Amino acid sequence: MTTPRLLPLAGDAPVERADAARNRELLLRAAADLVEACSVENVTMDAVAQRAGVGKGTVFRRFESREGLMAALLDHSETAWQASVISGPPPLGPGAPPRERLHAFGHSRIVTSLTHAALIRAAGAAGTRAIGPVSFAAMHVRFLLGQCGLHGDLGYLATALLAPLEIPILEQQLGPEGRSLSEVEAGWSDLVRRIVGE
Amino acid sequence: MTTPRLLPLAGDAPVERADAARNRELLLRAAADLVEACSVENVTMDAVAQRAGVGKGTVFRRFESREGLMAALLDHSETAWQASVISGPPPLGPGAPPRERLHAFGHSRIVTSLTHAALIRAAGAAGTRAIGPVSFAAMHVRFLLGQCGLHGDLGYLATALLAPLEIPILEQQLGPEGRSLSEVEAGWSDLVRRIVGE
DNA sequence: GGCCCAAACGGACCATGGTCCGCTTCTATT
DNA sequence: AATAGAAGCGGACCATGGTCCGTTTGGGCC
Repeated sequence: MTTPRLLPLAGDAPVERADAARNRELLLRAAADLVEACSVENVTMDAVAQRAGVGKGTVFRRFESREGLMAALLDHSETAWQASVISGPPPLGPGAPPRERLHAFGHSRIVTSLTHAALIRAAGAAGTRAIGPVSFAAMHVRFLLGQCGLHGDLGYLATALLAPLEIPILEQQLGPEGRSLSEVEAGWSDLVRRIVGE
Repeated sequence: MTTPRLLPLAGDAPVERADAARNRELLLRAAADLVEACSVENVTMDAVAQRAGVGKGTVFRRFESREGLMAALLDHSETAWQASVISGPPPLGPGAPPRERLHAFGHSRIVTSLTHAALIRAAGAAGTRAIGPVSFAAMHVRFLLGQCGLHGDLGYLATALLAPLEIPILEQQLGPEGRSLSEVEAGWSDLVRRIVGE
């Protein structure tokens, strides 16, 4: 028993038809299963469609592209992570002093990024999107920098702090450069200290 | 009249056969022409092969992949840029104080990256390669940071300074974030100032 | 010069991401 | 319940990156 909105507000996304919504779920489920079974890079769009029991065209209508599908998969864990940043226990969540939250943020970000590295890579540019011009992470770091009493172009500083946490750079450091995870974490914390002072 | 080396040194790359070398040049030339004519993203491997008058297999044997071919194209301009950093006029080249060189380096890097943005993107991971574990840019920044009298993990700091100059980040700043080129340059210089002091 | 074989070649072939369009199904409306 | 038309669907089709293998060629050696 659905309650269709009687006065659809102008500008909101057109309501998704029931079968479309069902297929979206079917596809996400199928994709998640396949990703778990084989690795991300071995999952083909045809396979996802077949497993979900829909046509290939449907996959692309719902998710635009392979990257879009992967980004949608990523969304689940990303949302959970955002929740723990916004309202989880300190020092990652609110309650700790901003400097401490910043360090916790970086370490947490490194770990979750590496955990989902393959998916993030597969999501490509579609993974870097957020509603509005800035990502959640940039917004949060910018906020924390403000709380630390910094002045200047905090938006740029936030981007600069986030940049070395991107997957390609983390992987270069952990791979060819031969750094350990704790060295990378220490390096980032050092960077933060040099920028926010103390 | 070639002078074949009589005692091939162990460990150096096997000498390239004459026809292979000729085809490499042909292919690079063809690829460069096509990139100039249509944009990078419209250049197909078949087209390059056809234009060079060789088979498709040859293209892949010489350059491994599309990314490899693009990386090879990039190599020319990249080498020229490296030369101007190593031995060009100051403040980019040697002769200016290290802080000044660092700022010049960043600005120059931003401009050349944006100039070749499409090619860099098309070169993908193959573009980030260098001989040995670190890139030329990282090595140079690390060197300048040392000259500025900094202590600590200079390798990490160099990476952190380079990261916000990567193409995806520059494009996000100039695109969705709506910053101007000079704002980005100013933001980076500010970052440098906060890190090296002064 | 002639021989030999490793290296290089070419283009048919394959896998996969992405598009297209005629057919089906949902749902708002009466 | 019947209707209409918009939204969704499926799978044949296309483009392109990448592989494979039978054939050709360069060049060191006698």
